[in-house]
Amino acid sequence: MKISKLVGERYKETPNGAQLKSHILLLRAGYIKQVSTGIFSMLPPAQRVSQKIQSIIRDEMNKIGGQEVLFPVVMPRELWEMSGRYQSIQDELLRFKDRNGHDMLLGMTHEEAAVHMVMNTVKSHDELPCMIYQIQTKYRDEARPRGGLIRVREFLMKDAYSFHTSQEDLDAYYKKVYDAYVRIYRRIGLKNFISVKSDSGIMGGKVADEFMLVTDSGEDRLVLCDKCGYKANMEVASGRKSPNEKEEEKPLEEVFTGNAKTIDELCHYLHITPDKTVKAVCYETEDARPVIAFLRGDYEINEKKLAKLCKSEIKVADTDKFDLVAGNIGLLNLTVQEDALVFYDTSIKGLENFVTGANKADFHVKNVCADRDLEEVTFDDIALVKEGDCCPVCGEKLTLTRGIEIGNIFQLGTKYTKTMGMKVSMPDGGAMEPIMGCYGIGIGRALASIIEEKGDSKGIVWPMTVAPWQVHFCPLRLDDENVSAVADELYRKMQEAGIEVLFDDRVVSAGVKLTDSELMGVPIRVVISPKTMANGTAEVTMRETGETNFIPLQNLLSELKAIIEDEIEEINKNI
RNA sequence: CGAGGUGUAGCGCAGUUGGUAGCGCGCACGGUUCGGGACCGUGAGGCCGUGGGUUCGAGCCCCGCCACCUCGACCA
Repeated sequence: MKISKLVGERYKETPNGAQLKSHILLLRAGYIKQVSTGIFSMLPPAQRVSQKIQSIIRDEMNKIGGQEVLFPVVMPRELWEMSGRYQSIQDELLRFKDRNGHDMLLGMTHEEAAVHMVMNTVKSHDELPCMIYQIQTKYRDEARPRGGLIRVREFLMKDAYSFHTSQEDLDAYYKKVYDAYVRIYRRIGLKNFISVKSDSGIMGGKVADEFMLVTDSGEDRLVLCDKCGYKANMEVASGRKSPNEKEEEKPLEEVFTGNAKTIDELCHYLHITPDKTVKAVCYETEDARPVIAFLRGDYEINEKKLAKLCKSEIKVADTDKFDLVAGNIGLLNLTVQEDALVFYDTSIKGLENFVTGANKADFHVKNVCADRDLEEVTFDDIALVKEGDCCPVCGEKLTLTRGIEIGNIFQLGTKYTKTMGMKVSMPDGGAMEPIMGCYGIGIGRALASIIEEKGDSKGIVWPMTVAPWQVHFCPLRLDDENVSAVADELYRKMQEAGIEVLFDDRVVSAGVKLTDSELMGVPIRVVISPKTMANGTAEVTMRETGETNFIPLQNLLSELKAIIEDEIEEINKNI
């Protein structure tokens, strides 16, 4: 490819609005162009990377027996009514009418289509297990797209669906997919990724894992133990709190605290620290029952866990609504309506001489002792893990970090086969609804994640396995006839040798060519100029390390091929 | 959906008390340069997001709408 003909341009300045490294670099280097919020076009270099990622994914899916298929983007309402999701999914599912007024939708995931494809097609246990997958556009009407390709509305995704006649069979296959995913991420050049147990949601089956790229720029919060390997999404993570110190119990005392309502204000007013206070948070359930949760002042509530205990979706409630005194809610003498749900976090257990609201305006109670003053209370784990908490498995200090979700695998169970009525006949003459697994990887997000992990201050750094081109050929002084002639010949030879080469054929200054090549991130840069030609060499620089060698021109092709092979081998050696 | 913000040339931005628009980069042409975003000259490119209003006159003031950005809520 000649860069003079390459569609797209490169920018010096950070585009307005882009914050995330991958977003900035993809825009600056001419890989993507935004069409609308969360909707992007992929320019030629991005499309080339995308296709390489896809072919690695295809290879691994085929290796575990996957059969590639293609589901439609547009589906009729009826198909999604069979699973109940036409109703249960809200605004994220984009609905519209066709010319006949028929209700249609844009696929955001394809469980229904997958079951539709195999039901009455795969009829016998003999044909299971089977796995079908596709690489195709999804549309999710995200409330808030962000971060360039990290969170978008329209995106390319590999999604796979497997069908099994027993849980054991699914378990075994699930493990195979897990291993394939690890190989995929390694092959596209990622290093700093992990899997975490995740919340399968109210709808899903029992087992779910998320693959995460560990990075500060991620939007998911992760809890890790460096010692025993405990890994969890913040939503499901538990932390062992440091035990509350034993103190001499002091008598209860009601104190005037005036306008001190928040934990900060209270601590400032009474000269205490948040870990010697207990606060209340107030929610309501779907059927409007009040939910009050108490936790130590230095902890925050884990709404997902609280919702699970309530067996209902919950939303933050106005304290007035339930006749509670905002800012002065406390553990003692709390009067609530009969159907109220009250929970106590484990951080309160054994806590002594703490301050809590007096359940009347302007007053708090001092010297409350959990063991002495609370009666028949059970403690639940409802606080978010915080810095300093310890591993629930081994007790070591936990590490809090962030991650980008780059893939997930789910055991779906029979939710879809049951609701849609798919059965296969069994050896005993009966029939059963197959047990399903589903497995997804977002292509664009994977592409952006590679940049998040490897990009540097100069630009993108592509691993050889996914690079849009293997060699960025930058002849300097193309106005010089000798350079121009040799450049044309080398370009032709590289192409003939099967090297994927981007040829900077512009007559521009060295700085322009070199900075562009660094920005675009092609792994090997080859420079020739009157200087190098004087001693018959080409300058070969590795983008990632900056390492430079001068290679005699007659060896250039074989050297380049060797470097390319070495790089690919290095990436693939651990898979 | 809640809060805040921004819309002026391909990109990044300026535009004073209201008087019909500029700068840098990029682009085109000519010339001088040439291994780290060179320089000189010439030129093209704008319905100032959009609809209304105020005014002799609106990029600027007022109202509506739209688009986009950030934080939050949401996220099979």
